[in-house]
Amino acid sequence: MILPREFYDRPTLTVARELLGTRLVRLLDGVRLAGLILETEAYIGEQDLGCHARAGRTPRTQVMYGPPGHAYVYFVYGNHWLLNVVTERQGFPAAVLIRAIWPVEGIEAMAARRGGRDTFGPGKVCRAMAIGRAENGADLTSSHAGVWIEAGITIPDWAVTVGPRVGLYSVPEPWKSIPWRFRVSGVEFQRLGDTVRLIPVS
DNA sequence: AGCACGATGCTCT
DNA sequence: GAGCATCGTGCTT
Repeated sequence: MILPREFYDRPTLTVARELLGTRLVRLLDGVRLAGLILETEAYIGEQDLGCHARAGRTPRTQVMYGPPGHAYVYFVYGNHWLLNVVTERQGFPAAVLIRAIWPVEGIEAMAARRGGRDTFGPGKVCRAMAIGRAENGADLTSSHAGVWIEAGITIPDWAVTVGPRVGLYSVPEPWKSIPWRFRVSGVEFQRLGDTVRLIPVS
């Protein structure tokens, strides 16, 4: 089931938490690539000095001001594309950064794209799934753009670690340390065909 | 295992 | 022209 727009039209922290365990899907040359989302970060509004929208509405940030459920994809450090999903009502700029996935489908195709490296890191997620400039603004609630998010497995609260967002080197407090990063931890996954089972790690 | 740093190009002032 | 929501390498412990 593709997550509907109502899923994203909620408080960003709720969306960031509930995106853990969902399935990010990419249809590329007829091949399905997919991975469970294992790490997210929330960026919420113009007041959040870690959020790109702190500078207001610009050509770059305008997607964040649009309707929820669309992709906000941008370029950093001269090398990397990063994927976010827009949240909350139209007109309020907020998004969730997808920082890590656990590959489930199209594993070989993704491994080839990323040179055999892992998919922990927002730049590597986009590299593995061939997400870039063309996907900025794409509607993630339909399959038309070849990128969407489906319901996945439920991650229990005991398997979620919350902490400060990464890489906000020069952002002032409290935004630098506010615990808006969500990670799946303390579990392993087992593939059963194209489905996945969660296993606690002792 | 952890830290430092350079690459690289887009975005906004 | 400065500043990045990063990554990989190469060095130190």
